[in-house]
Amino acid sequence: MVWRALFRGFIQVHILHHAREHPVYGSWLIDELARHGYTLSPGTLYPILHRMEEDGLLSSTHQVIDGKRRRYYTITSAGEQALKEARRQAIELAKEIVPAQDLGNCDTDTQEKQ
Amino acid sequence: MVWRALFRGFIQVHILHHAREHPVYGSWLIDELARHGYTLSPGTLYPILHRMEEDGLLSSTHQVIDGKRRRYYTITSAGEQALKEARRQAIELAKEIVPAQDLGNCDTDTQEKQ
DNA sequence: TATATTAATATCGATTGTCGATATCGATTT
DNA sequence: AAATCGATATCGACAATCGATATTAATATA
Repeated sequence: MVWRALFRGFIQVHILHHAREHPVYGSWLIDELARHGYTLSPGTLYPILHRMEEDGLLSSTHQVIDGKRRRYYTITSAGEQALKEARRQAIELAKEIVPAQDLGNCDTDTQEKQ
Repeated sequence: MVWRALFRGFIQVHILHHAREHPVYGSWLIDELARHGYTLSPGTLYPILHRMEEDGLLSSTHQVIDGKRRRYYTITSAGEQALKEARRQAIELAKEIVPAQDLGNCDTDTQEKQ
């Protein structure tokens, strides 16, 4: 699709969100993001994780679980900051482009027609 | 900021949104986006507009208004499709990463603590 | 009718990011 | 020790980003 480019940032926000809830690793993220409608190959995801770590948004450690060697990523405080900012912008974006009722607003007086 | 990269797609979604409401031109968009917290230079914006037109999301015409030669962009039907998809994803994203009450949800039973 | 001014748009080149395909790694099983 | 398997890393071609700078065309001024 032409509009893949629109969602590159969304992917990183999702990653930060998950990494805030619990440590995450690459191939789990691939599955999880696919569940959200973002299909991306390892060759796309791993460089993104590397850069996000390099930028100080994530930190990682090696672990062996069930005999599988994984690199678990956790959010850093800089990452939390970025996620906070992303939340602000996501609210902004959603409120601007999405009709109020689609966001779960039940104050029918303030609904806007489009 | 390190997290500029997270919002590249947001910018394009905003552009589609505005271009759906009325024809828009470059330097107006620069001001409008700045109002939303996205500062970007002409050298960043114009290539984005060119690509979006090339991709068939926008179409443009020259017009002279108040003695100013402007290129007005309008959304195409492919652009509407992309915006529709962006709405879906923006809702998804917002609902996942943002506490419900921050989106205007007044169903207090389903509020989630974080 | 030249020239200065101005808002708007376009281009440039260096850097960085994306992507699918392929390679590698290391723990476990056979 | 060879094969398997899940997971991670790398590669190279291509595309996008960015600030700085140049160009454009309409108007105002001389």
